[in-house]
Amino acid sequence: MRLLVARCSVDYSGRLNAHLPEATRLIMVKADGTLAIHSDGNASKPLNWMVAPNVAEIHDDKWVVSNGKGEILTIWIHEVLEDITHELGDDPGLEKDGVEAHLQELLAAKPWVLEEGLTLIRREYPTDIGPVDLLCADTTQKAVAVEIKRRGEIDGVEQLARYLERLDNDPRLAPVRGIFAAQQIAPQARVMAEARGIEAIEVDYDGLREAEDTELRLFDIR
Amino acid sequence: MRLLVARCSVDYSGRLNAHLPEATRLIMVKADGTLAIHSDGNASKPLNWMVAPNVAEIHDDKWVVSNGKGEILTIWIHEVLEDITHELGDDPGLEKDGVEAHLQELLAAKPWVLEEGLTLIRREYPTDIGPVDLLCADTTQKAVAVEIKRRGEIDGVEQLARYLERLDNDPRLAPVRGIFAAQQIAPQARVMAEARGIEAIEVDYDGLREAEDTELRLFDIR
DNA sequence: GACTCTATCTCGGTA
DNA sequence: TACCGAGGTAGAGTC
Repeated sequence: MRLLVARCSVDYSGRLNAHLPEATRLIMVKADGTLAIHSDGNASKPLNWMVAPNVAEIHDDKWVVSNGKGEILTIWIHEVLEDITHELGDDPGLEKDGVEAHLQELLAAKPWVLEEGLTLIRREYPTDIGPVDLLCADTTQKAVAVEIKRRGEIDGVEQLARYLERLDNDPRLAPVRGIFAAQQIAPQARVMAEARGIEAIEVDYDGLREAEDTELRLFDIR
Repeated sequence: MRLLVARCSVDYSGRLNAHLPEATRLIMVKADGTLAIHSDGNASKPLNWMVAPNVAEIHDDKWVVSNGKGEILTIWIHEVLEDITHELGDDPGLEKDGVEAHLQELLAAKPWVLEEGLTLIRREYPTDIGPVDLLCADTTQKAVAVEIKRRGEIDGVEQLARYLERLDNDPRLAPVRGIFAAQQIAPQARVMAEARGIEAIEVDYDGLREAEDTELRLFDIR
C-alpha cells in the first residue's frame, strides 16, 4: 500500500463527470491497484476513487488511471508532502455475525417458531422475479411464503407482495399466504403488511441463536 | 489526518458483531475523528470504521472508540510500523455533473422527448407518500406521472406504482398514466413495468445535454 | 431530529 | 459475465 499526501487537483470522467480543485489530500493506492483520494474531514468516504482492475500511467506531476469501462481518473500532483509504501500482506478478512443470512438459516431450521406446525418446503424458492427466502407449508398443506429481513421496512413488504403475486400464478401453490419476519418491524411496514393481508412477525434472533447453541451442546455435534 | 500502519486485531459491536484477526493494516483517523481500517487488497471499502462524532480512548496497545448509539470499536495494537500525521486543511469539495437531479431538470424542460405533446404541470408534485418527479399532461389533457432514475431497477417501478395508486385517488387527476424514464432500464424492471401498465422509456442523457448546450449557445444566454 | 431517497453506491452470490 | 439483493449501507435533502 502506497500512501501519498500531496497538493493535487483531480478530474474524473466515467459514470459521471467530477472535478476536485487544488487542495492537500491523501492518495491511497492498494496492492491490487485500487485507488482512493481522501480529504481530512466531513466524510468517511473518499472524494474520488478508482477500483481495480485498472491501468495507471504514473508521472511525477500527473497520474492517469483508466479502466476498461471508459472511466478515467486524472490526478495533477502539485506538491508531494509524504510518500510511503508498506507491504501489508494478505488479510484474513472480516468475520461477521448478526446478518440476514444467519437469521434465514435459523428460521429455515425452525419455521414453526413463526407459526405452529409450519414446515419448510424450500429455501430460496425461485420465481421469475427473484427467489423467495422460504417457501413453507402450513398444517393444512397450504403454501406460505416467508420474507426475512434484519430490519423490516416498507420495501421488504413490497418485495414479499411481488413474490406472492407471482406465486399465486402457479396453480399448484395458489393461494399463497405471506409471512414477513424480521428482528424489528417498522410501524409503517406493519401497516402496509396488514393492508396486503400479510402477517408481520418480529423474531427473537438472540433467543433463536441461544436455542441453537443449546441443542448443539445437547446433541454433542460440536 | 493520522495514518497508522500497524499489526492489529479489531472487534466491532453495534449494528452487528464483527471481528478482525491479527494482521497488518492501515488505520486512518480524520480530523473530525472519523476512523477507518483498511487492508491492502480485495476491497475499496474499509474493513471496519467508525464515523464522527465519536469518543476515542487511545492507549499504546488498545484503542476504544464509541459513539452515542451503543457502537463500540476496539482496536488491539500489536506493533506500530508507521505513524504519521498531516494537517490537510479544508477541502473545497467535489463538483459533480451527470446525476439524477440533472436528468430531471433536462426532462422537466423537455417532457415531449418522452412522448409527443407532453407538457409539464409540476416538478416534485407532492403526494402523501412523497413527491412524484414530474407530473405532466398529455395531448388529451390527461395526467401522466413520470418517475426518473439514472438506472431503472425494479424498486423504481414499485415507487412509481405507489404514486400512481395515490394520484388515482384524486378525482381531478384520475386516471393517471405512468412513465418510467431512465438512462438504462433493467430487463426485470421492464417486465414489472409492463405488468403494471407503466411505460418504460430509456432516455439519451448525453443527447439531451448536448441539445441543451446547443440551445444555450443559440440564444446566447451564457 | 426523523424520514426519504440517491449512489461513480460497494459487495457477494448465482445463473 | 451480467443480474439481483443486502448493507454496520453513507450522505444529502426535505419536512
